[in-house]
Amino acid sequence: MTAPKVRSPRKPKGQGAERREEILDAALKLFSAKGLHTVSTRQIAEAVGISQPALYAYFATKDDITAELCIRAFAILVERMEAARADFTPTAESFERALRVYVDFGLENPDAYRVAFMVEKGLDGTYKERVGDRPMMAGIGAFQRFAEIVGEVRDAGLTHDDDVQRITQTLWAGLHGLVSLLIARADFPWVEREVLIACHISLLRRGALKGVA
Amino acid sequence: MTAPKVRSPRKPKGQGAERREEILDAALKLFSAKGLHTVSTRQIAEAVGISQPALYAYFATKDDITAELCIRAFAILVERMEAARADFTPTAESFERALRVYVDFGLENPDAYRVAFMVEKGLDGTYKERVGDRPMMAGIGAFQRFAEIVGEVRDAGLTHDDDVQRITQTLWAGLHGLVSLLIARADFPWVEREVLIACHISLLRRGALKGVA
DNA sequence: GTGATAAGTTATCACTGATCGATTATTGTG
DNA sequence: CACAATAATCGATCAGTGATAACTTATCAC
Repeated sequence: MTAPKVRSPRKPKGQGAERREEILDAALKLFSAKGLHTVSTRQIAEAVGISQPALYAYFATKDDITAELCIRAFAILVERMEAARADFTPTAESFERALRVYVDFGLENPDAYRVAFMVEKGLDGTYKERVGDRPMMAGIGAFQRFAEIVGEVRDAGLTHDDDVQRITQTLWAGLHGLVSLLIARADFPWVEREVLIACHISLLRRGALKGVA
Repeated sequence: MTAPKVRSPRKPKGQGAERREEILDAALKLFSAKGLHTVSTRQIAEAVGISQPALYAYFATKDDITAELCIRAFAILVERMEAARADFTPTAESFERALRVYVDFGLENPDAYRVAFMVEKGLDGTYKERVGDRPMMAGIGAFQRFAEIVGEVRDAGLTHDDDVQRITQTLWAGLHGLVSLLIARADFPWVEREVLIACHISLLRRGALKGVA
């Protein structure tokens, strides 16, 4: 009953990067299935078909693996945000669609989202020292795209508040609250998810924009 | 330079509960100073002045310690919520004050808040199996008090939405977003904190209540 | 005093992330 | 084809983690 320990064949000389991708793939699958903390480096290595120390040829620490996954996911969010901005018009409907992009991304990439915004940092900055703030910077990149959209509705005179940073941070917090709770507390007796999301987004819209009841 | 290892004198026979309190006190301090994951059971034991296995006479697992801390903190929130409800009148001002109670509690008890709402659960329900959902139930207790307040403004005909559960969950998510981000990402270039909180709360109020601009 | 037992100990386990030094396998070059 | 260079990888091992088992010691009621 001992594990078969199927070893993946050694990579040709220049193809270490390929192994790196395999590690990221395996890690993402395991994290998604079992959660970040419960997955060990040995489990990841076995899934890839290499020894556990071999991981450290490609990543300095375990946290670096999660950080990399997170950065990649946020690159996708930035893309989506830019797409949302491309066909954005300063209307309530378009604004709600933009908010929805954020929510959908979070729910489709729960693990990346966790790493970027929900992983404990340690009050002494331990986490920061370990992985740097690259994952968060990636998240902020998306945040800035979002701020640009908010800027447009502000310039159109639709917002209650004039300060773009202020509105954006507030809206972001509002969106993050929903996403993070739906991820972290999936078994809470939530109202039907689609309804809740729609409800939440229109509440945020009403709170931020004036005129439209 | 080796640790002095000051041992606390053995407790008299019936006074084990007292040691339990000492453990909770020490754990709370350490968690607050260094973060949950970076504090080991050995560190807690040394702070108390007992051996590490002695902890297990009072708590079945490390998670049980954090869970207990969390439950106690939420008992305080319930108290505050009930106080807020006691002198609650269905007005915009009173409503905003109630929202503020939640935010203040979260920021004053960041560690309890983390344990209850931000700690990873493991997608297979691992966390639930370990500590039960008692901490979350404690949080929900507070949530229900909050729902009662929302019910009052609904009954006064002040809300856009009629469904109390729906509004409450939405508002809760909105509040949680701000609190959790301020806790987990304290070094983000936030707008001045007091301003942000005021802004956020009035956005939520505008989104939930009608009439008051 | 004498058991009973609460309170606490030491030793140890399986597991974690991480490091070291040695060992392959593949490669471009002579 | 042989060979040195080196990328890729492994086995052994380390300190630290949460947790358990078996044992000791202080305190209590009688």
